[in-house]
Amino acid sequence: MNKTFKALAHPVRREILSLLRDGPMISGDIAGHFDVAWPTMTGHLKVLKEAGLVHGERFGTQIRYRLNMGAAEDALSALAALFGKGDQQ
Amino acid sequence: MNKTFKALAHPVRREILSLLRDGPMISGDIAGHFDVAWPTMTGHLKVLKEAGLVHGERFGTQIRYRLNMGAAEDALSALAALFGKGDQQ
DNA sequence: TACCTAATTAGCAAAAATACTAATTAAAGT
DNA sequence: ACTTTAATTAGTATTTTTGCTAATTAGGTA
Repeated sequence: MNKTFKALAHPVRREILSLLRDGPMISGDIAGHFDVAWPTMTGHLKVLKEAGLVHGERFGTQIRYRLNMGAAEDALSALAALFGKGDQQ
Repeated sequence: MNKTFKALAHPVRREILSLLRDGPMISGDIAGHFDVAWPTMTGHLKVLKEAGLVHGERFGTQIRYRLNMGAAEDALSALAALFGKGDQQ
């Protein structure tokens, strides 16, 4: 779960997740939403991927990223547990 | 909200929150739960305080820290919003 | 094969986070 | 005033994160 919280610690990565909320996106389109170089975006996507928060699937020359809802729910309940919400002890 | 997620990115700081879940604690007692030097712990508490997640109140020579539930709830719903949970748009 | 677009990897420099020791402040008791 | 306990601030070194440019890989097409 440490990788997950580390991944959430950067504003660009959180905004990527927010973009993917509305459906899968091509890497290039994601990069187009931010004022950063493409390799920088690849790096952020890699962090999110290694945290399990997103999943990338290749379609021809491009790669489509989608939000991994399972991991998102896990992160949410981990945070809730931290504050004692949801289940006691 | 950036400070909040940054604050949550360190395992020791998350464990501090988890400790405070069960009630307020003195700084020294918190430090005693971890294998770190006291100034290091002061630093972690400062990060949590500046994110609004905890609040410290002095009682004589010691300082009692407590979880700020309001900020905790805010963090929780910010994360939920990121994933599209809770309210749409 | 050559070429083009999409995306990644490699390598590096700058910035931020982490954690330590030593010194200092704060409050209270003697 | 002096001492003691509790905690913080100052200063520094190490590690991690971030973000760039240049080079490379992957896949599709002429």
